[in-house]
Amino acid sequence: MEELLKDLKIRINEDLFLKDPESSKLGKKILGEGILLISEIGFEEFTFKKLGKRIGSNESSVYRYFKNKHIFLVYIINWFWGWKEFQLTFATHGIQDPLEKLLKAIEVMAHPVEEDIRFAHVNEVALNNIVINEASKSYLTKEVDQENQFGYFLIYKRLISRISKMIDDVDPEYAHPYSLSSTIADGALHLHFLNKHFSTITDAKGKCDPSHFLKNMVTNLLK
Amino acid sequence: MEELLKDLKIRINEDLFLKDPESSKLGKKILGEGILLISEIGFEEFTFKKLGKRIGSNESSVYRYFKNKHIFLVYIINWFWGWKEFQLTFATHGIQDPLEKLLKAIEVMAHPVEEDIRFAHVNEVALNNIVINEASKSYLTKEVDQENQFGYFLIYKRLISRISKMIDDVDPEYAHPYSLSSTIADGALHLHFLNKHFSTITDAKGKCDPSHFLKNMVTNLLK
DNA sequence: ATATTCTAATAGTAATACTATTATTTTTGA
DNA sequence: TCAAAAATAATAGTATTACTATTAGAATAT
Repeated sequence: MEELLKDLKIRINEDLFLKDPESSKLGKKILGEGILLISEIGFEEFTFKKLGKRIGSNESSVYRYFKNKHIFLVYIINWFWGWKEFQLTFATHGIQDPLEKLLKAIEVMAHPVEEDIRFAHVNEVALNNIVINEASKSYLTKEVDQENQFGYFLIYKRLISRISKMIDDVDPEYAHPYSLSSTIADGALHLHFLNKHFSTITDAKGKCDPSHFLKNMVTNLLK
Repeated sequence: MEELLKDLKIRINEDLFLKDPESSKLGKKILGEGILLISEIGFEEFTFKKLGKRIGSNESSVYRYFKNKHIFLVYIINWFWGWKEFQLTFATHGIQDPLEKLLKAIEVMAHPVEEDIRFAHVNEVALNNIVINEASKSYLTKEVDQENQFGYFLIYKRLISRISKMIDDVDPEYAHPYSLSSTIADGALHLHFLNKHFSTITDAKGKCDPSHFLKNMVTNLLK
């Protein structure tokens, strides 16, 4: 089983790169170090020049993999959601009871992320911090509709649909499965942020576990 | 009564401006046209140069009111939450039943915004669109903690606390009043965004009313 | 061994996000 | 009413960003 999982690759929309970063050493370095750099200095301060320097190469090399830094952000966030989808499928596979399955899915979505050794070149904890702090910048743009048509947000939307389907399996009468599903996904991220920065308006001062709140929510909302 | 409401002013943290924009004609124009310009072209494309040109003045005049465009964004979002807080207080004042009060609060938070003639220089509909599309950029920065200490997000946090208090008044046993409160506020914004741009993952295809979903949520969650 | 692809280095550009200075207009209050 | 003070406008300048273009050298594949 473990053998089967070696060398896994998250499949990303090919329009998001000029050259597949998973196809070369330099590309993997760009991914891995790019993620670390953004998580350290934030997306606004991040430039390809700084990334080039960090990987002992230069700006133009990075430009040959990604069109610009916005696309790079969209790419790594797609990677993250693809990885989450994989985890979710894996963790819930084989669970028969629909509610139990949904609750497990919520845990996958809301629990603090741990490193995944199966993807050596990506630091998932750093990437998770990027998703918490920068993900909304990837779609809160004037170009959303066009980029949405290009399929830039497909993996994310597929994940929301999957959870929505699980909600439907628990209670087909429930009228807002999609809204609840995105409340779980985005609410979890937002609550992580609030816990870290605006702790005066959080319940669990100190350690953060939105999954309690969210699991309580669905069990009370669904029949 | 109506007389009393004339010439209302939303009080904003004085660290957010160099010169109070509500204190002069030019200042009000900067506010009003700045809001329209950001809602038209988006925050990334927005510059003080463009705003100066639009108000028939120039860049340097705008810089004398606001330190930079980020602070300008923080200012107008504070204005928005101050205005919402005012509406909320007004709309729920006098309602005795705690649940009824909370449901009214949710309506104020989640219903699509309409123009408020009491504040002639601000287009609240445009401002609401900015809050939906740009608000998270005001706090998703590397400087959040410092700016939070300066009180840049006080009005927002006070609003979340108010709703949290209302939740507590309905059901003092409920364990997550703050999480639920911010789920209402931020969830409403996010659902508006999804409805407009990612409608395949929404329930109410077409017209958007997150207040149904949210009101159903609290009535089922609270005893 | 050579063709092809990949990577590095350099240079250049338009725009951004400002700052500084000076000139002109408007407001005010004695 | 008139001078001083404050507010606004205009111009110029700067460091940085987010790229593009070109060229040359290194690695790899056939």
